[in-house]
Amino acid sequence: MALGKNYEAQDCSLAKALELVGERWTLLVIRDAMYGVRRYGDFLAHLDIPRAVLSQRLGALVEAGLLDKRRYQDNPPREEYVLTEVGRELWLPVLALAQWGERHLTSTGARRLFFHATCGTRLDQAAHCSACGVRVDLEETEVRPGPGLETSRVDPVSVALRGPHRMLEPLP
Amino acid sequence: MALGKNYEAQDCSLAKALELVGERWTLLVIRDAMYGVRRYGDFLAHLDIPRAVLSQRLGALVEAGLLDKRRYQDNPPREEYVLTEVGRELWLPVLALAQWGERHLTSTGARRLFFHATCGTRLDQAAHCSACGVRVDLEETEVRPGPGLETSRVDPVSVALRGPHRMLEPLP
DNA sequence: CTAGCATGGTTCAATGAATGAACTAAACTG
DNA sequence: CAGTTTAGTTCATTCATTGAACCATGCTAG
Repeated sequence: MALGKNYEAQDCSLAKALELVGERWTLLVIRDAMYGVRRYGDFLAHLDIPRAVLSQRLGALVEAGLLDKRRYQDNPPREEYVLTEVGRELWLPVLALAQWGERHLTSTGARRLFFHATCGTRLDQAAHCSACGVRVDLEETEVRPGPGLETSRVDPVSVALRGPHRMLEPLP
Repeated sequence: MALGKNYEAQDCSLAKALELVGERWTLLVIRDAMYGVRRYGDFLAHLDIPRAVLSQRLGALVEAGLLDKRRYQDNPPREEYVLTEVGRELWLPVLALAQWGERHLTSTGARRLFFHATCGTRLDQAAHCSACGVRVDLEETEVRPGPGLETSRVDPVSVALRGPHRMLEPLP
């Protein structure tokens, strides 16, 4: 896309959000960043995304303020991409959409389960913890593999996610 | 898109959902259906979408079981598109994404506000009614224009949405 | 010192999807 | 019978995505 070209006529906040986050691949990049993926090469291997597209998307997300690009070592100089607060707030829509997919598009059982890290209760589609009675944000969430998860992928990120993992913790 | 081509390797329910709902325009079609838009011509005028794309998207959504295409009169024969239960369940992700856009991408104040129809309380980003303590589905929701709404659009759907409106009630 | 490698990109030709304008078709309406 | 309403399809142009190849930097092993 890169357009608003047509979307911008919509005067609708959903359309505005989709201009940014509705492009092909973008939401999957954000999902990976939520898991804790930070490096170009890890996004590349885990997503199977063309390099040119990944570069464009990372750049757009940085410019929009959803990702922060920062140097994590100097020799050799290396940059990593981490979610900003604005990006982390996409957690609710991302989770809700993933759970919808789980409910309606999956025959094999859930691939990943999300838990309130501090109490171990499973989250519902609105990231609500029924035990604590609160909405749980990304920082407090733990992913665990579910019964429907395949084990065919061998990239480091997929392998790391075969065990439980606190969201946002660096991966792999 | 039309692909899973690459997404399908992801073994991720978010990717599955995006195969269906992540194509350009698709989520805006669903948003309109949630408002109560049902006829081809109304989608067309409200979205400013190319006819070929609208036809393709409506067809894909019907085939995926998110929309139901049904005859609403016989002479002349006319069809309308209405959300199925599966489609209506996208309410939470759609609302959450729209509210995120409202919070971070809008300078002028909210364009539309969503209320629990039975008690009049404003919904939060997780469709939660703080007065009743429940998550409110689409059927129980009312939209009202917010202070940031522009009044430049003159298509019938936009005009109808300048007043309060129960979601899913036929529009215009 | 130099060959190779790891990382993070850019470039480019080919493919495929979106766009917008024009056209079709069925059934009513005046 | 001419025109209108509704719901599409067709098609040439434009634009984005893809995948492969290439580039650059700075380390590391021999």
